[in-house]
Amino acid sequence: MPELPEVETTCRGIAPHIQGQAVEGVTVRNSKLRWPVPRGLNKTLSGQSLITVGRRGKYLLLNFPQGTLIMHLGMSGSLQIVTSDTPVRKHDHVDIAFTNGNILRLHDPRRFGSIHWTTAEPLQHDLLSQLGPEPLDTAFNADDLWQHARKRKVAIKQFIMDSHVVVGVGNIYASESLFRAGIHPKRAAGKVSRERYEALVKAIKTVIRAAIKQGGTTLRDFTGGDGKPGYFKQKLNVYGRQGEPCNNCGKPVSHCVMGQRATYYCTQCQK
DNA sequence: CAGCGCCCCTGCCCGC
DNA sequence: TGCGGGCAGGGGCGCT
Repeated sequence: MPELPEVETTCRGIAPHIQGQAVEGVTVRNSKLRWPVPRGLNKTLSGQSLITVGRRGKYLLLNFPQGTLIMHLGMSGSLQIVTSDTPVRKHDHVDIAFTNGNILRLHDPRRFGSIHWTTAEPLQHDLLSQLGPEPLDTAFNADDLWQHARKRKVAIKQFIMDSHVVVGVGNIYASESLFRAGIHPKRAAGKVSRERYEALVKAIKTVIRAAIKQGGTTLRDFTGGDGKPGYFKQKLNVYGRQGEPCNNCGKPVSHCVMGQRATYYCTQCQK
């Protein structure tokens, strides 16, 4: 499910309900996520007060006095704030109960998500230390991206989806950003001009910013609602629109598979 | 070491 | 209505 905007929305949505609260207990119903849920999480977290909820890429960071709980939602994961009378559904794998009565509940049918506990500096964790810049940060800019891409033969689409290059550009936004920038997804990363990287960086920032803004509209009823992201409704130019007319030129939108991922583009508008 | 496939898993939709 | 196949918004790992 989550691309970065949804993780950001989740981060903002859960924080006010659990920040500053002490953990009462942890229930693990199924520890078999992508990696095993750390053993003894109940003992580790109980009594500790959650300081802040943060995010790095698509990893959520729950900062406690004695360490950090790192969570990834994978493809199908979601977090909800519930209470003790909320019925447990299938695939509700982990509950973190707080003393104010709120429960942070992880739901993940495909179990591609993961949970890690570290007592060290979280950004130095193996999974985080090699991550590229945040897309909305000034550190993500055309000059550095172009420099990074020099001599790289990998297709531009796979390049921008590589979390070592930039975090948070998932499959939908990769297609959408390339369309906006007029760049063909199969073009080699090293064969994209510096000028066109300007357009691409701008497009990525625009698309992600807009999606976060839309995700934000669902924040209000985050606790009561199902946490469904707003960006489903956002106007997608090419993603999932195979055969439909391009919004720019009218030519049917093309589709192919790159790196086992569906890819959508317009052969007229993207070169 | 860049560049590729593979795979973890369930749900859902489509065609027969 | 049942069943098999294909596909899904991620990303680490292992092989060449």
